[in-house]
Amino acid sequence: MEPLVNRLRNRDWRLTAQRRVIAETLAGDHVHLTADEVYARSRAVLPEVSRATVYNTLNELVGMGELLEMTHADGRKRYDPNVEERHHHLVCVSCGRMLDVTADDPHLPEDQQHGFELLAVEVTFRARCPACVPAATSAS
Amino acid sequence: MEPLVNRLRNRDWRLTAQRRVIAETLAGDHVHLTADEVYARSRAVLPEVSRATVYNTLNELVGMGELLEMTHADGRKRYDPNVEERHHHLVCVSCGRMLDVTADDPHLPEDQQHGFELLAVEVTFRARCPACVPAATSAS
DNA sequence: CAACGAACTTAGAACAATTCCAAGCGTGGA
DNA sequence: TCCACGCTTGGAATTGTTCTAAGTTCGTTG
Repeated sequence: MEPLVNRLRNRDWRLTAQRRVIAETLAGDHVHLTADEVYARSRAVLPEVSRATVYNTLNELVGMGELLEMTHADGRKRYDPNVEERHHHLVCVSCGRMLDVTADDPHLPEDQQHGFELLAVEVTFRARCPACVPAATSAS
Repeated sequence: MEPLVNRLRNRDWRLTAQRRVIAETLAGDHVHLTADEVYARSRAVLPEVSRATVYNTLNELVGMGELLEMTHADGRKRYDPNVEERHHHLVCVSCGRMLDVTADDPHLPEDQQHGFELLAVEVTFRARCPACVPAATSAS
């Protein structure tokens, strides 16, 4: 998939130094950073980036459809640059690690739609990752 | 389904006045209140309930498995007393109204499991509810 | 090439949801 | 009855996010 920052070059959108650095932290697969992680990584490259710009930029990218925003159980939002392939998420309940997976979308029967106009389906598989399985087994 | 407060009577758990009032706000189907809504409704019945007790009680009930906690896109947690029937959620993207629905669980193919030990599947259907469809249509 | 305005960025204040804390209260078992 | 423990309280603290007012940068126009 085309990295986020490349997709942005083809947009009518001012790609300032700050925005470019922020977009570059969101490259690759299985990337689901929190705003604060994006901030930390951006500062490592360009120390004068401000937290407000990180939030502004992330929110704009979500609005432009270039990032997916999801809300984790811990209350922090995470950002996923993989907007091109339909996918769902596999999340470790212990450490929070999150992977993109593909699976069939579930179907909502007509008699369950309550007159709603369906727009999207989100699926989260809750699981324990290989690193966390041993700890959980010995604890119980 | 047995109301939450009844289920709690059969538990080895001190059912104080505050806890009972809090549990009683979480009765019925399609109930997905935020902590603050629980607090407001509890105070209407028992004005000296404190916010801390609401949070403590909700967290304990989640730990006991008597409530499901979910995190909404707005960052607030919501609490669902329907822990007996497996169900998924149908959420209005405009007004946030949320209904319980039943649908088949999607299946995660073996080659997508990445060695994780699956525990649960959560499905959220994003949609527009009948009340919000007209507004969205005229706005676009 | 200078001046201007719009858009962008900044630091810090403000805000909202939630958790923490120290102190007081109530209740069941000795 | 008394004590200890668990529950509750109000307020302070924490955390994630948004707002604000002022400063900076960039593209455009003259």
